[in-house]
Amino acid sequence: MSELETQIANRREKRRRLVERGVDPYPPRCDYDLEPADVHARYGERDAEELAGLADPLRVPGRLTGLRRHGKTWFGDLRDGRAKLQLMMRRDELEPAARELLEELDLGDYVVARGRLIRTRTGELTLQVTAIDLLAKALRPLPDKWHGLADVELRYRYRYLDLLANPDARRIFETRAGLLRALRSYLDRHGFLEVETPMMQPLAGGATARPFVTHHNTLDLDLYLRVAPELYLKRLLVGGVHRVYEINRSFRNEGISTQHNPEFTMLEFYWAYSDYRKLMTFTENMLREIVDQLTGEPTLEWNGERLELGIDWPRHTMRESLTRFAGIDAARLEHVADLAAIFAGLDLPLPKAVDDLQHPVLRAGSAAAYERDHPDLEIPADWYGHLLMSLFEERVEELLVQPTFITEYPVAISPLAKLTPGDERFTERFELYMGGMEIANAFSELNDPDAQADRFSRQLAARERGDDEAHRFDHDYVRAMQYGMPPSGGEGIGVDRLAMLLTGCSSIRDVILFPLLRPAAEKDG
RNA sequence: GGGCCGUUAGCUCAGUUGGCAGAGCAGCGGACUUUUAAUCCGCGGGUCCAGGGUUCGAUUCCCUGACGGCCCA
Repeated sequence: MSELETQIANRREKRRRLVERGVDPYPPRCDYDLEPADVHARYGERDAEELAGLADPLRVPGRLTGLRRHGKTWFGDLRDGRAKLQLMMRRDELEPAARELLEELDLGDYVVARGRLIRTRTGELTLQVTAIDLLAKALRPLPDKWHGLADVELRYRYRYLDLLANPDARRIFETRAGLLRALRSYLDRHGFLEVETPMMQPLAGGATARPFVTHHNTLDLDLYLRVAPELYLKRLLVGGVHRVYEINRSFRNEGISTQHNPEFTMLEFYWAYSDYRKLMTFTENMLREIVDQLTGEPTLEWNGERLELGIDWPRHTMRESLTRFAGIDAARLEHVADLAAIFAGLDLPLPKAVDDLQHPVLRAGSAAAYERDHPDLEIPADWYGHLLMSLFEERVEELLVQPTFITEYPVAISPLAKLTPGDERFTERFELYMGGMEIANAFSELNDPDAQADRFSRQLAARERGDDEAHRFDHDYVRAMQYGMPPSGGEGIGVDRLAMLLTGCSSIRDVILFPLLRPAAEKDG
């Protein structure tokens, strides 16, 4: 028998003896007065004399996480995930049933102890126990009480063990909950209505991403898990819900990394009569206030750096950022031939959307040379945008540690955004970066149904050329536009990444309770 | 998908330049009436991730695979 099997067998044997004696190891009810954290909240400040003056004994439930047998006096620790309360059990003062139960208890068992509060010699608030009842027998040994659970895989796979062994784990998820509350509260106060829109969609739109596929049996209908709630939320704008938001899961069938989990939580909100400029100001105010509220100051510690949210967040166009942060000559950011030359010079792989590698523009070397040698040869319309975006992602994104807005996104990668007046290559869109991560993405929503249909058609064409991340054509969405959608700004915020920033976690898996993992091997721990 | 790293007792970790596998905590038995990582005495506990190869001998070296981490795509 292995060590683990022996320990489990010991616990089962204790359970058997208890049952034999008429003790239910999993009783249906628990009568109690206060949990450990509440005991500390209520009596933490009382001294020994005040405690002695308390009339009635207290019943406190919790998990037994420590047991120090010291002759006839045993000390135990009762935990509830928030706090620990010490138990003192003088065997002579225990009721007979409790004395018998004590012999069969193991670390990890849930019990409810009854007794009076005292201060020990060292001043610790302690329950001097006279009776104790079993609430739930634990059959497996718990992780080490001192070192906790360090194995990253075990922490993700068995999060309950992480939570009960590592106090910090719980703090992360409390902070995450605080973030969600703060976001909801802020939006509610600003007149936004929280809604829930379909997660199973006949057509996965609103973002360029591969979806998960599922199937409805009785309708015999293939459905997609949503990659974004966007198109449904904007239908609500048409319906007159002019300030609307949703905080919930989206699903993208893509790689897993420290910044990507296949299911992730996004806040999306839409605001009629607004636009991407107003949204920048709104976002800045909202996140500054929330961070201030959660951390006590408008700053974040990230990778040893201090993120300053208190000052105005800089705003750069994508091209400006390439010049400013990557040192690329602004004049070389206007033409596919120049961009292609930059890719070649930096030895960067071309984006997938650039699908004709024989095209002369990729080898021209410069815009001037191309115009001279191929004055009549057309360049695929969406290459410029894909190249610019790809270059930005490669050379700038990770450098944007302090909160920074990047504006003017290429139309090729922004099929749902309004064009920048005067320059049809770009859209009224921004992304917010913090800690080198994309945190938010927003734009002035395209509300011209014909223009939208045209954009969808162009995406469809890209799709047919093999770009499987191109947007699908959503006729029903265009139909909604045809009824008239108010000019609006809309935004998505990555809640998991915000939670990372707030907790200092460098992996998204640290802020998701049950991140996606491959199923465990048969081996059992 | 590629590169690098990891996987040893329930947990946290050593270790074996290829020769019977170790510690602390946890467990089991004992001592101890204010301890708190209690202490003290004693005892058990291992498919060294899996499979194959090399070898007299593999946990160690080689190959393949599983799972995980980090970086890259």
